Amino acid sequence: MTDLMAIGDLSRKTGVKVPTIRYYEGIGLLPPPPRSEGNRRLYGAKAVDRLRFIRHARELGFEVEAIRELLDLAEQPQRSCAKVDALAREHLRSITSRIERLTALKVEVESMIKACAKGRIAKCRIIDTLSHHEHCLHAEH
Amino acid sequence: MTDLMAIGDLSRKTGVKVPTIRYYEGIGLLPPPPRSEGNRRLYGAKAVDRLRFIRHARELGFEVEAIRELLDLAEQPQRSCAKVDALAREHLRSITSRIERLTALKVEVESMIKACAKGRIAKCRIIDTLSHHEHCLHAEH
DNA sequence: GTACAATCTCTAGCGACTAGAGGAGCAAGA
DNA sequence: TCTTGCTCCTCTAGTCGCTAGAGATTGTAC
Repeated sequence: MTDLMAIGDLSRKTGVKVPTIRYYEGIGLLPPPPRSEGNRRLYGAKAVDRLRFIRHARELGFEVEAIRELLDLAEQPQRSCAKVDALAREHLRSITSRIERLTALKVEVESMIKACAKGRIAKCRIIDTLSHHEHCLHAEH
Repeated sequence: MTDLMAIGDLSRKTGVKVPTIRYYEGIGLLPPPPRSEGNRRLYGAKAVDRLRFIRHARELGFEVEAIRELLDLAEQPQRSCAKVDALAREHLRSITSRIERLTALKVEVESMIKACAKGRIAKCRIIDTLSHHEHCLHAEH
């Protein structure tokens, strides 16, 4: 029943690298597992689930602190999921604002590149734009 | 003519914080300036230009290593600006790919939030989605 | 003279890992 | 049984671009 696996197997099962698993244990995202006689970590099915949850949340861009809260909430099935919803919405806001900021940068960098006439650096519009902020499309950055 | 200023004045003129200026000197983006008798840094007009260039490039998201190259190129007016153009295009590619990645995340997180019925955590679709990657719209993350 | 502001150097911290050193354990083949 | 080679262990330090703080010195205004 209790078929325990080594850290390498857990790594292969979840796609999370071995040092990262140990790191997660160090920061308290994963509980310290039991050890073998030879002091090796032994993981069961629960660890697989928890680590997959962590990995997926990280892939979706959640920060470790948010994941810590989500894991905590996931263990209290009776509670309202309002907090979960709030965490997800907060994360969505952060993604959206990063996209907005990057899009503004993109426009600026594109216009800089378009202005480049491929001549000498002395007349390079890219260097010029970098030197003089006032040449920018938008001043707010 | 040679009206030199202290680091605080340079900071105010460029909008770059004092510790950041010292940091830039430490990593070689700014040359070590001359010092006063009391060992304080003294900056001239060239430092203002160079620091403004750095600041602007950072605001546009260029990495320090790229800025180092750009500064280097800016000092060789006779050279072709092909390299400058390449650096800017590379940066644009990185911005674009970050936007794409974030947009994919946004879609995923949005759909997760929409599925939430605001009930108990036991039935929370957000927790559920995080637990089971296969519930995702796209599997490639 | 005496506050107080500005500057100096140095070290450590952020987030989320990643890389490497140096050593021990373990399974399979000769 | 021995050896080879893989996996695992702990610990430290590095990544990037700063930022924060300690503790000392210098400059300035009253």
